[in-house]
Amino acid sequence: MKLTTKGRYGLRAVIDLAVNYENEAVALSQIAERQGISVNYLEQLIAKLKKSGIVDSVRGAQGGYVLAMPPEEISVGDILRALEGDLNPVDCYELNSNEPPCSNADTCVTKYVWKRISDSINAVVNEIKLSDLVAESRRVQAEAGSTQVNQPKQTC
Amino acid sequence: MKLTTKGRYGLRAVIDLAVNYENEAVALSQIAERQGISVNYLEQLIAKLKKSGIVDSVRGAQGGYVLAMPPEEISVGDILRALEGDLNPVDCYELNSNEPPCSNADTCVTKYVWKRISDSINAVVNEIKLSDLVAESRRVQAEAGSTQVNQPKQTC
DNA sequence: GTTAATACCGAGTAAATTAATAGGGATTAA
DNA sequence: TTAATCCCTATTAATTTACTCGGTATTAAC
Repeated sequence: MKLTTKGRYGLRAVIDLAVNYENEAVALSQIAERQGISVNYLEQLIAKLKKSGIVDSVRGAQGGYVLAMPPEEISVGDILRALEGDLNPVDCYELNSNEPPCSNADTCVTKYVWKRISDSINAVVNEIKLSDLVAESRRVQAEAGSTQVNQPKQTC
Repeated sequence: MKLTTKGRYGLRAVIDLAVNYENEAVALSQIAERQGISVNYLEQLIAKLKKSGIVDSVRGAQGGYVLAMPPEEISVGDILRALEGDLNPVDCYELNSNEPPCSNADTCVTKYVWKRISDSINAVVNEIKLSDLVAESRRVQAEAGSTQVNQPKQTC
């Protein structure tokens, strides 16, 4: 019941992009350095974000990535689903009709549990907008002030 | 962001135990057969449930397992945490102080996201009691009636 | 028009985790 | 005494994760 590094790194990358965006595209190498993630791996994550329409790319020298929408229109749910796939606790036809129907559907009672978990997760992440995290980031950065050291390695 | 078979099989096993409990211990072999899970694997799951005080065992011939408490006192959260470990979306000191503190904690903004997801998952599963699922199981079994076939293999 | 900086793409791989299987020991009702 | 059961640990196959690697395409700057 854990997110993978795709979701964790990818969300940090999008926040980084939003915070450091100033009319110009941000190169992946910059995000990678600030966040302590390899460029190659980050490429794979940002490809998913682009495919989902969350970021746009600018090719060529001085290129990079920009948000495809204002941060208040992007939810954490959009970002995490782009990176992780659906946020359901199980692969179940009742939650996602792409899954094969379950032979046991008639008498299955656990599906109600999975549905409620899925609904609650998605409700929470849909409610949190990227703009909320950007604002929070600016706040904590200001508080941390000049005493901060650069320690990009982190556990969460 | 998926539960493992431990959580899925284990929850089904506990529901089976509760539904089929009638003053006598239920042998693992019976649960295994009804649920289409191997006895050996089920042993590992039930060991976790016993360790967490959710079931008690009766050793020897005619032995088996019984719920350690009435079904209304056991939540799905208790069961899933016994089987899966914590239900947090990431390993983060802010959610579980057994984790190592994060070098980045001062300026981390994603931790608020993880906290809200964790809280919502745990709230939902703590609210659903085993007795609710037993009642639901009896209802759907009655509806399915005699037309049901035995198809223990299932995807969720 | 060359160069350097960038995005884009797919294949491969090592490590970790999951999902079992296997086999023997301990306990107890019949 | 036996058979049914729980109990415990080790091993293994399959899958997934978390990358790395090496190349191609595009474009701004010079």
